[in-house]
Amino acid sequence: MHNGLHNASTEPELLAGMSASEFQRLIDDTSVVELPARKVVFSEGLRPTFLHILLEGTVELFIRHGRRESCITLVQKNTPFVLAAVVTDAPYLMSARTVTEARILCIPAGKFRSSLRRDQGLSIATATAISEAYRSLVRQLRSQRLRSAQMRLAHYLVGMHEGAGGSGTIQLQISKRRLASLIGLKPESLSRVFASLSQYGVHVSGSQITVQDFRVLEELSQFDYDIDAE
Amino acid sequence: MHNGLHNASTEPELLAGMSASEFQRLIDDTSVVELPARKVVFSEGLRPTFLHILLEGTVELFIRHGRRESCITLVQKNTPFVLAAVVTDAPYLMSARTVTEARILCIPAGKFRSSLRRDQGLSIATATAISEAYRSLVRQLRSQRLRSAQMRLAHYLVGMHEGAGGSGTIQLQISKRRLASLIGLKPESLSRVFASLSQYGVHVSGSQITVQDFRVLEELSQFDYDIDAE
DNA sequence: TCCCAATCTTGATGCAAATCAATGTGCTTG
DNA sequence: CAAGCACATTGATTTGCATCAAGATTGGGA
Repeated sequence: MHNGLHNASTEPELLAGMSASEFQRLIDDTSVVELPARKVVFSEGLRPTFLHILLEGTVELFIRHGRRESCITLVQKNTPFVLAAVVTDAPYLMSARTVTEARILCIPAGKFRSSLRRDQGLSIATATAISEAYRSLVRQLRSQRLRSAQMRLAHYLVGMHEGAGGSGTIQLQISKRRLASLIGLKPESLSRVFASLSQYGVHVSGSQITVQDFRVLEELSQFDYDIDAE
Repeated sequence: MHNGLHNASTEPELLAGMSASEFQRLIDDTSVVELPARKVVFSEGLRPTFLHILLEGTVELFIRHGRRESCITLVQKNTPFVLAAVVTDAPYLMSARTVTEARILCIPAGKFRSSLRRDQGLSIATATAISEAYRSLVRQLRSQRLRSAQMRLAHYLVGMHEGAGGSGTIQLQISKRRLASLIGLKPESLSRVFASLSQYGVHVSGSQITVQDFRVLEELSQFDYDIDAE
């Protein structure tokens, strides 16, 4: 197994349940690309030619409409994106772009769909992966529809913090500009919302956010661990 | 095959690709329930006990947060809902409620997951079905983030209309109250947005909407057939 | 058939976030 | 080191939609 996909422990979960032979067949045709930051991987409206799996770095999925655009999600390491378009062989509804330098595994879309038909482990892993992506979108839509900007930011901060309650410091992993877009705001508005959170014990210093008591933010955003966690 | 699931042509696509034996095993444990209108089928936060497939009638999926709620989608006939929660065995993120009287197929969730592991046809159909649901959500989020209320309504009307351009009449299948919720508005706002569309040749009479020229609405909503169609 | 309740519409007002504009800050790069 | 540039903050203003309130219309049940 070449291509840098050599460590089983860091292997994409999607491919982990495949039979050895089918895995071999699939991996033989895949390649790894290294992309610089801010490089578009694919654009909405086009049919997928590859299934992409992020190996290293950060990729964002975003939607564009005229000159407006909005970030939908940041792709996790070892996660495929966007499976749904590849499975249904339908035009992408989102675009993808690297945020940092990134290494991306590219599996020919047709080959992937063939494997899907032959390999039980793969098709289950695929169903599971899309399910998780689906649930993440439902959470986004819930936040967008039912929460104010202040609540959305509070919610994001709580989600960043491992474990409930207490105080702590968060290091933003993305620019505020992108964070604004991710939670459906303009940068100016994010700035103001951060300011408005100071009365709730949130202090901002660059990309360092210190929170006096996360319970306050949980309450503010009406964070629900059954629904919002994970 | 009892339970009213007797006509292959109207059979849920999800189960169509299953092997006969596995299908039998699964169907033996399923039941069909008949529910009156406005009956909650399941609530967010709870673990799924059944996979539900709508056979007849209308069901809406919605999210609630305190006393605010918002309709996410209306379930189509012969469509499963909400697959993602059943596949991952994780708490529902949405609630479901009948809009009209409805007949719903209920497959025990654990049984379904077992079949998923054994039946290739089922797991592929599942991946495909969730993919479609995923794509529908992306469209929702796109509309919510990037379009104004007026554009969202225009977009909805264009989507209702089969084929591009021309004039025509649309019969709303749902109450305006629900339509408002579906496109992320309050009823009062929907009413005003409808009024504002009169200058673009949209005339409203109860649940009857006549449109002089759909091309005008396509332009207004920046409808994109690659992305928005289907 | 009539009435009650839910839905829908219209008007007046409020508020949250976008927009426009100016300035400040930190990074990169010559 | 300075110049340049993207990012970030702050202020003033506008806008879009929600909210509150009051009728009008519709539809379903006794």
